[in-house]
Amino acid sequence: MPELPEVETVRRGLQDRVVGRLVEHVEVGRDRTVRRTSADEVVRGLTGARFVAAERRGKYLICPLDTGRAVMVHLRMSGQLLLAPAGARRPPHAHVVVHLAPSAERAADELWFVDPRTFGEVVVFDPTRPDELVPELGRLGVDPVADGLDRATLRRLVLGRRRRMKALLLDQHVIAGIGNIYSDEILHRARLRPDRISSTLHGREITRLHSAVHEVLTLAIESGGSTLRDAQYVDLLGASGSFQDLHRVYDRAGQRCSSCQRGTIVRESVAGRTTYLCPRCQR
DNA sequence: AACTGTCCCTGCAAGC
DNA sequence: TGCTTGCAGGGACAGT
Repeated sequence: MPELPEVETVRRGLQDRVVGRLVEHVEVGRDRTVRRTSADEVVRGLTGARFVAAERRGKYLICPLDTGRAVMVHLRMSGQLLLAPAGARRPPHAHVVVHLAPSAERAADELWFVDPRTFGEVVVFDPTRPDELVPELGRLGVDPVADGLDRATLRRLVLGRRRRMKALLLDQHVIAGIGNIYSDEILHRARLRPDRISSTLHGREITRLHSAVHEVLTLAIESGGSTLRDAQYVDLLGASGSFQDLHRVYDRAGQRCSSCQRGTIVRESVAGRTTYLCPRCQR
């Protein structure tokens, strides 16, 4: 599932390959993907526009256009953005196809929004009035990578609430970008139980949590994200990530804990999500 | 305030 | 082996 590191990897691909390019025309094959407005709005909003930047807030991709509007893409569960040469054979579920004009450096390409489970969205909106179409952008919490997240801020966010740590990390209104995989990896590295109540953390535990957030997200971005068997996350050019090889708990039930070397990773449900942890070293 | 459950949708896997 | 059923998951939302 795309979380901050995967979305950031896609963003970097867009920055390298799509920013600066002109949209010739757009096809929308599935209305559900553009449900927040309409196929017409997305086609009209993108056609003839040039991408001027590729930004990210939490799991949201935002690309400002030279028309003054911007396109927001959320991959949700199974969304992918893929760049392919014009005319390439499309995979199933390519719900939006953006045709990019050839430029001095590049031949004509197509940008595909592929999404089997159709939870993902594409919206063209006015970035000076985000509340009109994408009000959730204004409610996002701090992005640990784009904004930075220092220890004092994290301490305030954690101690100011009485919530299970897993629920807190997953709450996009508190910290933006962490999902089910990275919350488990972060809590394991921080040696904190997912059901630990946030307001009970001690100073040293806050320090460990702070380090773990940055270590996990930084390493995951450097690894190009996590590609799992089912979700098949790949970057803009179709390359898999490799952070799954560095997962210490996620999808490793029954395995020996690589940190303490003594516990066994278990799978349970916390905050309504499948959760992996080492009951021995997470306290 | 924080929790649980529901919905959306599809592909995969477990179970018969 | 072949079918059916259930589950997973991000995020909004309703209800407790």
